[in-house]
Amino acid sequence: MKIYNTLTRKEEEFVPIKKNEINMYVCGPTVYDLIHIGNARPIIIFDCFRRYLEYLGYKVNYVQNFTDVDDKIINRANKEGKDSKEISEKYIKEYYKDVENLNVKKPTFAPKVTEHIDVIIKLIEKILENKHGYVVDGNVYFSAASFKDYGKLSNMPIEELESGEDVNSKDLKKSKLDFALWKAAKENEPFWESPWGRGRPGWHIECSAMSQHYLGETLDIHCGGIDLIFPHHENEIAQSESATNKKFANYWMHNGHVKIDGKKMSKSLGNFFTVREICEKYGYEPLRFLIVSSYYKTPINFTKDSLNQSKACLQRMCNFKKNIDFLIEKAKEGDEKESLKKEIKKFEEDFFSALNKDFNTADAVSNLFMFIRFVNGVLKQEEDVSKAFLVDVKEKFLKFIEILGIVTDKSCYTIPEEVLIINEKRQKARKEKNFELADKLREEINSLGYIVEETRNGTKIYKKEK
RNA sequence: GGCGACAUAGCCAAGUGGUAAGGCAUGGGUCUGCAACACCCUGAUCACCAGUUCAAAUCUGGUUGUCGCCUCCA
Repeated sequence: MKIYNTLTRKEEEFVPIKKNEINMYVCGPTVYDLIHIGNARPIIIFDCFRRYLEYLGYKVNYVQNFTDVDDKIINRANKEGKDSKEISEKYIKEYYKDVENLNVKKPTFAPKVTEHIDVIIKLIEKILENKHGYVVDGNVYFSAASFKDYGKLSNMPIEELESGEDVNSKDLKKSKLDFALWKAAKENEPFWESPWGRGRPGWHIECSAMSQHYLGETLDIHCGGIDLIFPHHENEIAQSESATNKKFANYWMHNGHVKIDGKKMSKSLGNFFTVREICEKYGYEPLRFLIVSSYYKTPINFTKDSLNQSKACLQRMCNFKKNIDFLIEKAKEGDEKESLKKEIKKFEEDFFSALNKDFNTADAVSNLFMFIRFVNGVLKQEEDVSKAFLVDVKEKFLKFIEILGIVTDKSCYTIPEEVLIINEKRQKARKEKNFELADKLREEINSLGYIVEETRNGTKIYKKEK
């Protein structure tokens, strides 16, 4: 499998540190509000990536943090006259609601900063011990100049950055590129005791500390949004490597942005849609589909139209799935034709080869459509398809959608007795060519939330999608 | 200003040297009591210019445009 590594700016063969186990870390949300659809992208695409790695047989240790102490949380808390813990806990709950609906698997660990202050302090002490930081009035800063590899991830020209004007001149740091590891407590802020006095951790240190705590000194893969490369990820490398003297992460994967009207969507610009508001209107599945059906590195331009397209695509997949399920029950036993078996196998190979090329889910999804079209064509042409063929198709299809996390199994339901009785009446009416009544009864079934269709193999009833 | 990304049909979106995948939408057809599903057919020379090559969307140089990072941000 090849992965594009931001660190080397090349596509590389992926080789995990341990043979059967992969440690990956994804930067999680700052919980001061509902997540927006830009936040949803890394959450969904790296969940997908994780599913694939697990499918390949790896044990994946997946860590995603919660930043639950931060200026924005504190501001919001003060504004609403609440405790910042109240705010963060509330939005962590809301986060889980969204993410579950988006069919995202729970991380192996989802650590909160406030529960790892001790780990963070220890790491800062180590950095100071190794002479990569300094203390000023209860603040601890990292000295960027002391770390010779500073800039290796982002490829930023360090001297130039250093000489530029400092926007935050009120800071007590010695150089513009230095950054806070520990911030001394101000009024109305949550604080913890530390060797440098009361305060709270800086933003970057949490990821270094918690990833190391749960996954060890060197990660296999570190993921996040492209905008985090500088300074966040650059700083993570600096902190971690100057504490351990070991490589922090072997592979770096960065997802592209979700744009709105061609502009970056972000909380700070205020041009964002929350996952909640979009998905309550369009459903959660189309959003996931939209994200999965683009290559993770390219920007997505988000429009209502693209969501509707996703919805239509999903509908096609749902129809396919239901149809296969329906046919399997009716099919006669029999062997699968060799030629068909071969074709199906080919689709499977193509699907996986797309994922192996830097996790190109867009290509994989296309393949899935080609697979569907092929199978539908076979079903159209051949009167009696063997059960073995259908089972083979179903097995492959389920594998594909499970990895991508799309077309979730809402179709596992029983049709209520009430609906079946109406349908019986309807079939009777049809036989008697009383189509007016038949149509009326169909309406009735419809209003109960079910759809009835006539196919050449009989009547099909299924639940209406939201 | 520095660093970087992108530019493919109405829309979404693959393709990094051999002559444009796939999806949505549109239009035409087949199937069907109707409807729905499905199937078949239907479209672009790849921002522009120059160059390298037998051969370029794909490499090189330039132009234009859009966007991102350099400040919190997925």
